[in-house]
Amino acid sequence: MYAAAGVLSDALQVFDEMPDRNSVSWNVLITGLVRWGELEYARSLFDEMPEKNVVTWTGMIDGHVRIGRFGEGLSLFQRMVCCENMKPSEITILALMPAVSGLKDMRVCRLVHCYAEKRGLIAFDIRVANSVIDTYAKCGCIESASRFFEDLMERKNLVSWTTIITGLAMHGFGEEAVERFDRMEKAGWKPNRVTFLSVFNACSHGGLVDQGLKFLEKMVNEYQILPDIKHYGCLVDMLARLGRLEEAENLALGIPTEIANVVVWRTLLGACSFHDNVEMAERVTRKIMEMERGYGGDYVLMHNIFVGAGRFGDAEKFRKLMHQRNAIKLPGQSAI
DNA sequence: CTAGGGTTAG
Repeated sequence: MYAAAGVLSDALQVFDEMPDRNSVSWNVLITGLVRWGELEYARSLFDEMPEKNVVTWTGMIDGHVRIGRFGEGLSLFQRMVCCENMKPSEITILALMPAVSGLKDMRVCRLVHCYAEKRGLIAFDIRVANSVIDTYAKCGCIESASRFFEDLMERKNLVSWTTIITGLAMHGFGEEAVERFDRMEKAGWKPNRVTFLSVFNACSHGGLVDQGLKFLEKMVNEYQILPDIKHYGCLVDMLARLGRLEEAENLALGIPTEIANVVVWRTLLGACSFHDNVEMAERVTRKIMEMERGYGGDYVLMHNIFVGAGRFGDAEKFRKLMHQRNAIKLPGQSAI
């Protein structure tokens, strides 16, 4: 179908000339429009559509949620359930949950959770259960996330374990996250690269540096997973934020050039600033400038580091360099 | 592929 291929005008023309349009043709067109960012157009077709079904409503919710219009996504869900007497599917819940996370509203989270429970969708699809764990955590209630997670008992899968570890990491509960990881392995699950990223993040936020390094070894040696850039980023951050700057720098230097990015070095620069290591900051900034010269924040940071060290001449050099290169200043950054 | 999305650094 043209809508899937993204040929919008062709899709619309075919649709106009169709003698036997059914709900599927409407939905194909509407979801195609949503996918291509034509939400307003999709909405007008949606309003025009005679017999909307669950897929139609789900597609509209998804379209709004994807572009961050969380409140509208939620009201569509309310309208669907309360006014139209539709029965949302597991996919509807999955589409809605990022909106609940975005709104960070525990009451809404609990409401949607109860609704999904009552409709049997949590028992029916583990993905719904996993999105409930994630949403409780993102709404700020790690206790509810954890309780719900434990109540899943034997239904937990690798994504459930990974999701709760991610949530615990977000909330700074490093030890608890590590404990889940151990229990997960004992239960016979093989962690994947996402699980390791979550546990690295937990170690980073929880200050568990040596645990984190052990997990790195485990990932590479026991599970034969090569670290990707996100793993490196987490681990560099973990070492750097506790002031183990040399180890962080060495790890960053060991990143294969094909996957290296400026973000890792920027993290390290932030830590150099925090821990007042001017020499390393200069080296790191040189690295950053090899990769990207147009980001104003780097110049501002290096300027401030030099000022903090009393090297006003060098600070001034960076201020000038930033203006020369027309590097972009971001809102909230002091103009130097 | 054919109307659909569970977890992913700073």
